[in-house]
Amino acid sequence: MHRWSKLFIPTLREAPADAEVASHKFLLRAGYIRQLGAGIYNYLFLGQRSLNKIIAIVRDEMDKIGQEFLLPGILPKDPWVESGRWTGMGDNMFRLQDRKGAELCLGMTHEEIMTGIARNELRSYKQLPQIWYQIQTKYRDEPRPKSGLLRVRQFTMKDSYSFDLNAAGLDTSYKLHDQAYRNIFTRSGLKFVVVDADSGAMGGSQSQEFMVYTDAGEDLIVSCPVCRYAANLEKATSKLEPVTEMEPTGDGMPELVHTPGCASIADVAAFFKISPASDIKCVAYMALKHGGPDSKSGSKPDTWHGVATFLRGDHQVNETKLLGAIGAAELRTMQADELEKYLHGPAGYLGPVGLQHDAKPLGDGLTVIVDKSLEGRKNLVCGANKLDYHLRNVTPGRDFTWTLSADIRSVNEGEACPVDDCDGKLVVGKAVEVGHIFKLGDRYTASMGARVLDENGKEVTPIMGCYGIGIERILTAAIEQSNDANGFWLPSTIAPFQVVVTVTNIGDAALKETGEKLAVALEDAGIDVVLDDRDERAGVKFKDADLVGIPYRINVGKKAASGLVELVSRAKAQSTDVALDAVVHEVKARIQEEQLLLKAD
RNA sequence: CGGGGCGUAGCGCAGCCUGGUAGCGCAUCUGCUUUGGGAGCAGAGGGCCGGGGGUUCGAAUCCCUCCGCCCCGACCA
Repeated sequence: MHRWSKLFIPTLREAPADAEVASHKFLLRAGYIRQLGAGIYNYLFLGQRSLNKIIAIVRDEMDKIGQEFLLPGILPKDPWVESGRWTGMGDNMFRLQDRKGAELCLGMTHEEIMTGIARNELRSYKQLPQIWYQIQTKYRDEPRPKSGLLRVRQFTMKDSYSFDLNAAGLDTSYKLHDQAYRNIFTRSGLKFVVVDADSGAMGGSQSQEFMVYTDAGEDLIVSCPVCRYAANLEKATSKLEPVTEMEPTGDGMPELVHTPGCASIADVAAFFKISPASDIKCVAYMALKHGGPDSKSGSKPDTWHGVATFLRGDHQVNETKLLGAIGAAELRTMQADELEKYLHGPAGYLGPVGLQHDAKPLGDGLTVIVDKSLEGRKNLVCGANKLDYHLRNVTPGRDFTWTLSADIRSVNEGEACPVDDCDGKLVVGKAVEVGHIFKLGDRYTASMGARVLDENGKEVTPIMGCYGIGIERILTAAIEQSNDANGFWLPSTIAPFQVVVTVTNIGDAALKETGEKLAVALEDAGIDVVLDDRDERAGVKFKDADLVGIPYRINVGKKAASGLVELVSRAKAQSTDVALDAVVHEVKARIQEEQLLLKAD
């Protein structure tokens, strides 16, 4: 029996000043966590208890489709060199040396290690498929930890890895995870959406994220209120309204126009009396390409390449899409001297006409990427690569060419849903990512040389999927979606306790005994209960109960003498009088009803 | 990494500009009263004022430096 008077539940009346988002404030105030450093937290009793419940759900569902492993958190350098990620992970990887000077890192993910096991142990197609998972601490040196447990440098992750003989097998493993994840998040009481996600620059054919809408989230989700379309902004597309073509002037060929001081899209649009959609915007980058693995030095040196992107003036470059289109690892914008070198012009007056460009992305010269939305347009305006001059009557394809044409822009709210026959208008919302499933392909099995014999005795490379769930983010998202001024309430499946029995006046021996007996009865009924037996005023105990996320409270107070107690649903802030001998049954019914509702969604 | 802010008791803050050896509220401990929504009264404990260096007779306060934490940005020239 858990007695509050003996527990360490350090609740705070006020939140520390540096907590911004609701979940951060309440996790601190409710005594779930305490901060140790930037993005590093101590989990106290209530926090750990809730996380353990989440982990139990995850384990229960994962055991239905896979096998639990536990890999080390501290990892040697070699596997990372083999996969090319020793350099590829950059500064996000915590690195250290042992006493001999050998290099090690703290695990931020385990594709290399799992693939290493597969390579060493799997020999035959008969051993496939395999799904291996673990629930383990991950370390990532985030550039900017923030928002309490939402973006941290140490966290708990369920990560799993599937190995299959072929694409059909991978599809099965992927679907198994999809269903397991839906079960996990449903049982955890989250209102989530599944969205199409970017599958990354390197390999990967399909990817979905499990998202919970909240303003505290860092991801932007595009969705259609009419059909079921939903995608991460990094991946989302839309149907564009056709732009009315501009009439050519003069002979219809590019014409140099003096545009003094018109360095922004708005200036140019005003000068030519056109919409920004008819101006060509240029955003120029230096793109980092990883050298890849090298048997001698560990990895070949990284290289920087000039990339110029052109798109409609009213559109935004989507760097994730751009990275994928050109196969680069990182981007930074060009400096003035680089603009001069690659585009021979100053910022504000850059354009595509007359540029020499590479035939393939990331060559020795300049890579020119044009957004799809410019194809087929005519008589546009663009910079002339000359201070205070622009060109008009510019027609893509006729007046300039490119290395690659691709979708490199972010959709805007209000654009038309990309689904055929759907006329919905897209909306954009903030969300937090709680899970991600990903068809990896042979990215790791190939580079690390994992092979099995197929039924014809031929060597083949197994293909992989990888799948992650952020354990703490389930807790965080649950708090974000259910809180008010007084605190938060968790689904009874993941709450540290399902019920708190509050004895309003512990000095009253009869009340105390009633509370004790009730708590025992609840426990016997399989309900996770804590007895608030503190010698505090009733108000203090009520406030704490409202704060700490326990979904049900039973007040044992004045009416107990006449055989009644109060049953309070925290979510509904609703109190009902129930006969003492019926309350166990009633609580149980409510908890069961809650689970049924979750499953029904 | 760039910009901004902050660091004084467990938490929230004042004091700093204009140097004189630290204060308020909450919390904690003791006693009495109180006991259904963060009680009242009385008393008590708790601080190398983030670290180091400097200026000064004297530094929480001024200067230098380091560290830590928070927020914004790190795509539209």
